[in-house]
Amino acid sequence: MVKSLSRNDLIPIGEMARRTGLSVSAIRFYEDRGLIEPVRTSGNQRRFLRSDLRRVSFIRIAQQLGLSLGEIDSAMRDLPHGRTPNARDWRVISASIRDRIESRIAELERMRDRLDGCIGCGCLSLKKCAIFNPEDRLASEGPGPRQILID
Amino acid sequence: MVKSLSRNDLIPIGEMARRTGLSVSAIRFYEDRGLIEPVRTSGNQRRFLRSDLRRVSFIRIAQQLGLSLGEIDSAMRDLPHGRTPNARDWRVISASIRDRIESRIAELERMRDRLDGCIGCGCLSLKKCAIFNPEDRLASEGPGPRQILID
DNA sequence: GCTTGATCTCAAGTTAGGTTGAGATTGCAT
DNA sequence: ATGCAATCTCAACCTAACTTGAGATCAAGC
Repeated sequence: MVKSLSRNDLIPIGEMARRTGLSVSAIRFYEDRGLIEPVRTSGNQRRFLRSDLRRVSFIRIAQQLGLSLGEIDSAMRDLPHGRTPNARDWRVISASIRDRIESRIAELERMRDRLDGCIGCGCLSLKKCAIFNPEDRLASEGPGPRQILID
Repeated sequence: MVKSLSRNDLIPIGEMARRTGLSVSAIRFYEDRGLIEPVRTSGNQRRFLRSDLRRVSFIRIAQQLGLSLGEIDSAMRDLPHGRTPNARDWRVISASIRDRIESRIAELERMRDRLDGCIGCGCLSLKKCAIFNPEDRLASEGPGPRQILID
């Protein structure tokens, strides 16, 4: 039995916005970036499938969890058939997201501990403080964003 | 006894870059932003004081710890005489930075826990999952960046 | 005095993730 | 059939934190 596509299953962009909490322009932007591919009416207006609601929610969540749109795109493209993530996919993806969160937490904790050490050490002598004395240890990676502190 | 300013204490921008690990253009950019104020030679070249090394290091560290240039600017301007932060100033500033780091860690931990709950809950039913079901709860704050997940 | 590397200014470009606006169409309800 | 809200495209703008490039000038060694 093939499900017929009821009119109600074709969602215009404004309703998508309302239902996902995103702005219309953001949704268009995601289409530009290849994250969603709505169909078009004869008059060229976007119409989204129900599954796009889930897809867009997924984007929103993954983003909130710290992934860039590019990373989200790859995550979704890695799925078989480029389908909308289902429960099993979600478990796989979220496990990897979890790892990222954990590392970020660990990184911040290291930073906090370093900072604590620095507060306590009567720092700023500029001779012994690792956090406050970058001379002669960096400036060797060329231009662009750099890593700054030494672990 | 007034210390005389030896020639060696006037540092050209290239050497600043070498010694702080920043790029020349970044240092110029910080001057634009009012974070440092080098003196100029008769030929209009920048010359930095030794204390600027510390000042620039401070910028770098605070930035690494998550402050924006604007915040760093205010932090330094809050100091008496807009002087380069000394040990006591550093303790005050770093305590507030520490708070920021702590909140960020707490935020990530909440996120991780929420994610764990979602992985475990056999989610994606789209009926009961708070993380995956944004309908009818948001989209009421107008345009611009939004808060996404509900705590 | 000349050359060479360092520096100067100023404008424009970059990335991410969008927003805003203009001007033209579409689509649904009456 | 018409009116009005929703939608369309495309270009320009936005913030942060810089980088890059062009064309000019400076400083220092020989």
